Amino acid sequence: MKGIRRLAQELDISIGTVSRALNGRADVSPDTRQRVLEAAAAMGYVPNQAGRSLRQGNTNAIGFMIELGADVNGGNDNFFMGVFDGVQSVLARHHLDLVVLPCPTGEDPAVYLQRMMARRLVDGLIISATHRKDKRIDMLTKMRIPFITLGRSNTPGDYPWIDLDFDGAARRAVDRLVSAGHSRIAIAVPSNDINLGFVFLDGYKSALARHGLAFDPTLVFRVPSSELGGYQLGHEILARQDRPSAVILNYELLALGLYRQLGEAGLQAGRDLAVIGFRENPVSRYMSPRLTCFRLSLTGLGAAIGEALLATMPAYAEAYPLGRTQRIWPMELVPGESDGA
Amino acid sequence: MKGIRRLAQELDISIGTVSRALNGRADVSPDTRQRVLEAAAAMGYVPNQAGRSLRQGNTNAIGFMIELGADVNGGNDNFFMGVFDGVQSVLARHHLDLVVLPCPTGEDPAVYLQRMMARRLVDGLIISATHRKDKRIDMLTKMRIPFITLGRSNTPGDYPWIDLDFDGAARRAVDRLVSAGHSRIAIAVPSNDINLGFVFLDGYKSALARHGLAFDPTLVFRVPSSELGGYQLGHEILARQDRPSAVILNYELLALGLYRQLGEAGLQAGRDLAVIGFRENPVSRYMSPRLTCFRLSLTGLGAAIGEALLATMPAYAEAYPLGRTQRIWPMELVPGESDGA
DNA sequence: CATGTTGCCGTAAACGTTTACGACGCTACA
DNA sequence: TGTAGCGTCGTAAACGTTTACGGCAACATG
Repeated sequence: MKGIRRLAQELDISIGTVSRALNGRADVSPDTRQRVLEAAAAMGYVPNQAGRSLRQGNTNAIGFMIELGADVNGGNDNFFMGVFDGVQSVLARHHLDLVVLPCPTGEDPAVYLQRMMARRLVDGLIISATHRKDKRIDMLTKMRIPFITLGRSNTPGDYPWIDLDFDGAARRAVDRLVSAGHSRIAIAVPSNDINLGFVFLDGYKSALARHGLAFDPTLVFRVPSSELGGYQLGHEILARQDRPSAVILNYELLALGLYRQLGEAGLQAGRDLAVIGFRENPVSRYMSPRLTCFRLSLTGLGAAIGEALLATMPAYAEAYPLGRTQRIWPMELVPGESDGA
Repeated sequence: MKGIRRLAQELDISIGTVSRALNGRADVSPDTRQRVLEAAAAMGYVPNQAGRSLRQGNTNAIGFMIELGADVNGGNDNFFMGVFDGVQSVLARHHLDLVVLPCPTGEDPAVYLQRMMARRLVDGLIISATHRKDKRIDMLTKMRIPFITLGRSNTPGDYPWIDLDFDGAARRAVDRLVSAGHSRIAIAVPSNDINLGFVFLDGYKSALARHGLAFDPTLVFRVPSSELGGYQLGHEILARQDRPSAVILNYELLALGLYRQLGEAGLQAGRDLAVIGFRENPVSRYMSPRLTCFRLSLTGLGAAIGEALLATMPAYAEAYPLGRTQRIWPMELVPGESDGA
């Protein structure tokens, strides 16, 4: 005899009453509820999730899908660790667990997602590293699975998302460089189809326009979001006759490779080339020269994601009355020495 | 009508036969098996995991527990991403899924683990960032849950683990520095109770002894495994009268803070202080000067972990006849300029 | 006193699988 | 011909929950 049945036998009451007592239902006397809870604690009883899932059709878990080979910030740094913390702080309020689903390098994220959803492992989903026209968004809306994306896509339709302020950051970086006297400002964007690169580029373009500067397509450098990508970026910049005097990076660790390439040519960031990176992380804070970049609250972002997801789930929506969210997460510029200011 | 029942009705056979056909059992004719498989594919049928789990008592999933606030390598870099890939490559052979369980910062890992196991979310478990006398090891052996730890602990008893070659790395670092003429060699170890620090320190001590050098406890610096920790380390080293001429780091990103501290004093790693770090990662490869450190195959490690775990699970053990494993994962020294050689 | 209401509890069905068991038809062999 | 064996399949129980439903006693209300 196991599970709730044993508990019921021990207390000499029916399993239905035990279940109701444990689930906080109204039609059970305070006295028996007390006894049930004590006995459950004493015997170390915890409900079997499989039985519960089968009956209720849900799992009390939320999934967070990441791409291991996505070549975007997060693959290489502490980004997700902070976000996970924030998400869990919200989920814990509802006794929901967070499980992280790592899509293997080389596997199609949409296929992986399909497999995971078929398993009915989670009730809702957070997906990150959104691509252009991300197929997963259509899949999830079609399957009517509650979800939110960390990162916009350019998929038409109204789906919930939260995204970092890529366009704002690009705009403010241009503003800062222009007011420091720069007029030839390059930009690095990812070489794959991650959507953030396009947002970043748009912010850059519109900022140039506002300053009356012409957009020069040859100043857009598409490189992998990695240290090696930064090294390649430096090579390409240095090889140019009409060298730009400043560059904006979509990914902070590009700066490492860039610094090295500059160093090998006897040059230095901040003095010979103004550099502004995207996101502050412990590494970008300790590079020399310190990278001028943008700071955000990772746990705050995670909490916002969690709340926005729950808002789309009928069972929890009443606590989060905002409904579906499309939200840009603010970032704060933290000055370093890399932009020469 | 849903699930297997619908499939059976469609084909006008019993649900038992459908289930046997799908699960590759012998007592079903090749003809009907063919029909069932085709119909399942056509209708997009996938078995409900809750029903299956309830009946079979397992989940077909493996958990990988990480600690978000563990302040150890992995919290800050690409370490786990590579390992996840390796683990999944093995699990995929058995139609097992990997779910990552992130223990929130500040929560007791043992309590978190207890909660997760009670949910019966996974059949087996990989735990990382093992502490001294890690309580989770006793818990899991007592609960008879198959597991393996990434990292030794000093818990007595025979449990399966795989660990990086911390002692070997410390030993070889000392060897290298001694043969370059250093005799006052400092070491940085974590300030918390992560077990790897003790293994690292032991390797360092025994290597000193083999070279006939006295162990000086004041040359052991306990600092957090972070960039800031490296900065503090640099401060402490520079403040000493009898300054060591070399230092070995248990965590590669300590070098960033250390470099900065040295730079602020007009000094440089490799010239004024020999530095050897622990693990190669993209960041340590692009620091200036490049860090002399130790390289390992992350996916290879992950695959070894996956195989070692499956070897402990009765349902899969026959494919992995080695049984329980206690294994040290080899690392290769990659020379940089930071040690002045 | 008759009737309705309320509080509490037991009964049993249902969720979607897997699998032990038995049944059936056929072949093979004594 | 009788029977044993084999290949194939259907039946039904079981996994551990939740919950709709009804029942029973106690109490209130007319």
